[in-house]
Amino acid sequence: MSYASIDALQRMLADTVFSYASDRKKAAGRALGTLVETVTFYALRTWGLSDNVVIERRVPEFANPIIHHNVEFSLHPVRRRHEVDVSEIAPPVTAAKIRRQLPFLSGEKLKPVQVLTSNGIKRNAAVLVERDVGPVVANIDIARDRAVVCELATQPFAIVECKRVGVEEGMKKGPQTIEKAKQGAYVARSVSSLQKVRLRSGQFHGFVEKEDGSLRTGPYAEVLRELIEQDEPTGVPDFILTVGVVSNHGNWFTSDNPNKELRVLSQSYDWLLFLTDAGLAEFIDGLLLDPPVELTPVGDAFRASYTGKKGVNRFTKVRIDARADLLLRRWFREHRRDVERWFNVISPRESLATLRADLWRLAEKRVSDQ
DNA sequence: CAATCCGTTGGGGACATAAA
DNA sequence: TTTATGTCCCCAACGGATTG
Repeated sequence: MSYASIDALQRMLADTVFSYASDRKKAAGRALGTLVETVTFYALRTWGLSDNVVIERRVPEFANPIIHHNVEFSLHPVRRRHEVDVSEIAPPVTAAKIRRQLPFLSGEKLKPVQVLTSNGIKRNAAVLVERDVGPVVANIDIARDRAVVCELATQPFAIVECKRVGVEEGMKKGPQTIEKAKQGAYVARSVSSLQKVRLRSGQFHGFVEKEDGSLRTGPYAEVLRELIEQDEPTGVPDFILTVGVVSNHGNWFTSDNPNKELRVLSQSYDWLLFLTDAGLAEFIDGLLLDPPVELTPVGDAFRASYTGKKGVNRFTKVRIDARADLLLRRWFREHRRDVERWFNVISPRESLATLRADLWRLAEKRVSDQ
């Protein structure tokens, strides 16, 4: 099955999965936003960044910690990595139970977090402990009966934000969407030590204060490249690569036909990706609504999440059915090339492979940090 | 008419408390 | 120790109302 547009898909979802809601189109739209986040999250994981990701955490503005912003995903250097055998742990798998195998956590004040609940819901990037040097994060892998526990650095090297940006059905122009775009743009432009300044030519210049107080300026792309490639880990502190992921919600623009919202975002994030209508539809139809038999637990988890009852969602970026998580990870890994085609790069004029390489380079070079 | 403001619905997280 | 519940806060999507 294929859909002419995301609008058609949203209408269909509103009439089926969300028929219980008082405003079912709104509920369907809300859920589409959750799915964009899910696709992005699993794409990051197939890129080998599972250990680095934390979800919905506060990131301070650069040199202005009075103001911070919740960001969808932030990617942090791994200071130390541990693996724990959880085969002997009876669910729920909690921070307290994991600690028994991790002496370095003794004496720490644990969060009351369940990494795996007794009804089979996995918590992605569960924060076990919050320490001055950074969070300790756990991810359980039910296929291997292991939990990977990573001590992360406080300062992220990259952030990823997901947004659906467009107009309502039947409207010619979206009123609230430009505000959302500007909010995202504000965050993107205030968290990193690398500042973006417009010159009279219309080009962007990069501006960054190095650790010794000297300034490095130059064409933005050039300075950005230099910061990513540089070898000394602490040459420029607090540099954060910013990545935005947007999707359509009206049959109204494409990545080749940008409107104002898209322009605002693409000049604000270092990278702006566009999750295509076709990609999102392929995910929803092929994995959730009409999945092959081996993926039925995925669709089941999705539908079980939207019943009108509170507290039963098992299909979000944070809490997901453990079996569905396993199948999604496998599917995304096996279909990595297809998934990468779901994303168009809006800016810069580079390939997705470059972004992946850059994220890897940033992740690795700061591992030894501290 | 675009831009802005704001209310409603839905989803979620942190944290505290109490009962099982 | 686990589970359920409640409070407070934040964010996203949608769409009506207002403004200039």
